Amino acid sequence: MTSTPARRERRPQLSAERVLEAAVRLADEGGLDAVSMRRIGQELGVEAMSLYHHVRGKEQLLDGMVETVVGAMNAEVGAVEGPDPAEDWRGALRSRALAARVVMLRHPWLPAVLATRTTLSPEVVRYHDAVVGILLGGGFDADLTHHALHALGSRVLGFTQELFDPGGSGEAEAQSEATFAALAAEVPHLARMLAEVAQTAHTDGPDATLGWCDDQSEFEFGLDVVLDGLELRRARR
Amino acid sequence: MTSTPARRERRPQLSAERVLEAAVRLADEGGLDAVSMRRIGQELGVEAMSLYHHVRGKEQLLDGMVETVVGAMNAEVGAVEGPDPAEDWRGALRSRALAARVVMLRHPWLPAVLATRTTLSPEVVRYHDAVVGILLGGGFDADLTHHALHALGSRVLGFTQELFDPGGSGEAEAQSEATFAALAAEVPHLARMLAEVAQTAHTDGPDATLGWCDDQSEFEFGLDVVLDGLELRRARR
DNA sequence: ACCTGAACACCGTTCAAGT
DNA sequence: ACCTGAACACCGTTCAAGT
Repeated sequence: MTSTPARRERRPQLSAERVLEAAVRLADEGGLDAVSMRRIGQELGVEAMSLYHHVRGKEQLLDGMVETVVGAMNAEVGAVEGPDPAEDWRGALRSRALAARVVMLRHPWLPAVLATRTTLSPEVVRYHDAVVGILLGGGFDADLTHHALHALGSRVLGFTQELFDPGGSGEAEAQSEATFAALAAEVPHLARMLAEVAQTAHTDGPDATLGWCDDQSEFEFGLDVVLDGLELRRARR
Repeated sequence: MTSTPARRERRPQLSAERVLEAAVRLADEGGLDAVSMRRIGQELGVEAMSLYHHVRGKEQLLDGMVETVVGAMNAEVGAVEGPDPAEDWRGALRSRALAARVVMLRHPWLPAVLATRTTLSPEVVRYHDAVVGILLGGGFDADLTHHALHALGSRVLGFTQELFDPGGSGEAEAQSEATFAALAAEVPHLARMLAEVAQTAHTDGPDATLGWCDDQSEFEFGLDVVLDGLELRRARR
């Protein structure tokens, strides 16, 4: 009945998109370390070496993963109906960054990969084109728009480099608590801050020390700080 | 004459510090890819497996590299005489971030490594203790200080995630120019911005497209934007 | 206590060979 | 044109053995 090989029935056919999809899925599920040529091949029912017909190598694969994810950002963020930049550039940019963040949160490996890229991502350029459109439309001149792009940095893509984040692992969180406890006497200002914050907030119990930060609201706070600083400069011109 | 083995004369003796020093040196010179247990061993005239007596493994080695570099930051930044926080918290924080940046620029791999850390770095905690001291001393309450820490993010350590940066390699820069040129028609806002910026600035010649950004002044601009936004909130309380 | 050598289980990548 | 198998030059790490 089936004269075609079984494999060709199950596996539609290899392509760059399918390779990148598999790589992104592996990274989402198992972190960046789970992304190897051999494992991607395995995932697709194919020998690792077959991938090289669709992707130049590991570095280009990582570039492609960024393209895939930021491409998704462009699609989803573009569909969000924000305010008219001419009336409310701040709101337009804010809703954009928050929408991008939703996509980013599905791919927590993105910041780390972006930090190692040396090539320019076309999708990131496209993303910034829309940002520039909002700024120019909102009354920024070209020069200030350019500076604003730098000042926003990765924030406009929905994330910032976290310095205190155990990354969701309970083990790492426990380690963080332990090292902080050992250091507490040495860092009086920080200890005082933490004590007072825990008191003020209705934080109950052991969460009061380190892992208690609400990432989403801290992200929004930081974004608003930058937006305020930019508005100050726009109004001054 | 020498009854002691030649190796022991040349090589003082292995220790965690010497291993980390060698790792940092390798990363500074050849990038993160140059850091392997085997190459560090080679650098120290020792078998790779000897390193495991002083360092738990690769992850702990990377943690240690962060400690080494941020430790140097703490030392150098602590020596800088900034303004009194009570009189000028902004200036105190600004000079701190700029001094940290000088150290960071010697170790361009730092942002990428920090992006992959899940453990809490004691030296980073110490660094932030001083930052908290400045903020509290400058009239921030504990809650706002906490938010400010998040808003500043890696900026207070002297860097931000760059999205457009070819990382100094001429090859990558050429690639970036090429992809941007191919995209130019597709990104009208960005193209317009670049054209006007090039015109305004006294930028001469081909530098006018992408690689022309002054990283240092863009960093300072972004830092000042955040500091302004924070001052706004401090004054409001 | 510290260092070594061989070995194991992985990598990314090349290349000649298959269909 | 696309996929494969074997091979190469690397990884990080374990472990038993040396001194």
